[in-house]
Amino acid sequence: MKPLHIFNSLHRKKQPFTPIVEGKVGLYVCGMTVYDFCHIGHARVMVVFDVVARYFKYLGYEVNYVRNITDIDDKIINRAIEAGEDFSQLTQRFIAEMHQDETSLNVQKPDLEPLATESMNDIILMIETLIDKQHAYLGPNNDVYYAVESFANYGQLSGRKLDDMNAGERVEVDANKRNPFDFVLWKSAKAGEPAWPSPWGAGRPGWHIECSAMSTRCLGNHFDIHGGGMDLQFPHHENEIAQSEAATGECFVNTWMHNGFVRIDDEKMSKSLGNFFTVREVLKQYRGEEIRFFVLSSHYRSPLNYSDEQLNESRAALERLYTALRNVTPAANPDKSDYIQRFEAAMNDDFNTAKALSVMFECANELNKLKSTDPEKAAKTATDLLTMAEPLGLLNQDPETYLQSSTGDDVAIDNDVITLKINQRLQAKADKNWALADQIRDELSQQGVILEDKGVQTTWRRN
RNA sequence: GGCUGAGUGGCAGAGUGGUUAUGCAGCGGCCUGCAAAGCCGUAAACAGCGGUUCGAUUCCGCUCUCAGCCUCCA
Repeated sequence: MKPLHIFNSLHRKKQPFTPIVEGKVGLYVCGMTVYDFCHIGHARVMVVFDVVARYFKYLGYEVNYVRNITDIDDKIINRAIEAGEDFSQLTQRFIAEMHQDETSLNVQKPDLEPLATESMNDIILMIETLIDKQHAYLGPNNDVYYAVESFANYGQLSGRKLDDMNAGERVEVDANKRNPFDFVLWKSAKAGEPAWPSPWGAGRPGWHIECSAMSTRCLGNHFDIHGGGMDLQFPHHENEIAQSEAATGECFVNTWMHNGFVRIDDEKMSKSLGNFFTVREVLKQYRGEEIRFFVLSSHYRSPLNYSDEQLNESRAALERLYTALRNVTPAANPDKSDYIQRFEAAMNDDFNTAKALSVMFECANELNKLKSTDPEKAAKTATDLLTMAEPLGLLNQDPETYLQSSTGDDVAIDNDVITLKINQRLQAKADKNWALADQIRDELSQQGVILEDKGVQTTWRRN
């Protein structure tokens, strides 16, 4: 079978993955700026790279997954002023909210979650190095800037040349900079702003330097994979490369991975456009696992169109998989089945989760058949299905529990009431009072409860 | 202006130089008191125009359309 291939944004093609250290992988992902609730776009990053980390573990790698938290920047400061609270109270609150969303989405914790505010020493050291090496300078306004012209390879990741770009396309050119594309490494504080001491006076780090400093501290000068949303490719990741490679003189990252956007009505979901849904909002209507399935139903580099219809399809799809797993006790399967092999082939092809899921559906189809014809083989096939689901972070609940769980935070009919109604209906059925039996079933159906008769027994699920 | 990526059946979404994706929805059956779930069968697609080829949805070129980036952004 072909080994794992990953699309490397740096070279715009799929390449076989070769770890720097045999059997280990260092993965750094740009995380959230914590001044608000996570939206579905953030959820996509969380889920996609959670699957990347899980699949590496599945392949037997020792994974060191680092995802930073940006807990100081202009937006945080502004939001804290609006809310009339200390910026660190604000960020702590939204860090907790983010962790809650991750739990809802069955996203495993990264191994390390460094904070910008706890990385000041590393940041300042790196800026000093950059100044010493003439890659950075102190502007007339006392801000420290990175000099993009000092780095020969500037533009390699985003595939653009300094001359080709339109300076001031959206933002006015800053006269303190020598080149309009120079970017801030250290920003001096205005009165009342949160600030840390530095050789250039009290201030705070620019956005890009924190990731260079934190990734280097956690994973070394040169590591395997760096990921994030497509929109970070330029300037954020371009600038990280410039900073890190200029400071250390070493290659920074081997493989760059960028996930596509979530869209609404064919338009990028973003805070600035205001067309975003928070994870919290969607959880009012859908299960966390349904959101997760939705994210994985298309390839991570493709756009993902958000709509209720899509979420409803994810619901139906998960229902099918969990239904297949009902009434089977999985048993160890020592053989690597054809399904597992095709699943791995799909995942090895740049984490093709959409194709991997299609293999799971074929497996579920066979499982449904085997349940009545060959229980022993069914038990093994169930294990196959669960084996594939694990690196995707799916199907980790008991099937019956999942199918009967409420489909959102909204108030739903109580389990005890359902049981009561079912018993009433069983009596009606025994009396051959079909009209009453159907009426009860219809009533429950209107409240999202589906009944399924199996001989003298009735099972139920919510949808 | 520069640079990316994409256009697949009713919807979503993989993939491939010649043979079933998969899920949902549809149609016909089996099962069921009737349903639901499940199973079996079935139909339907590759933006347009050229080119390469015995053969292209798949490779190449052009056109059209859409999306993204060009210092807020996942």
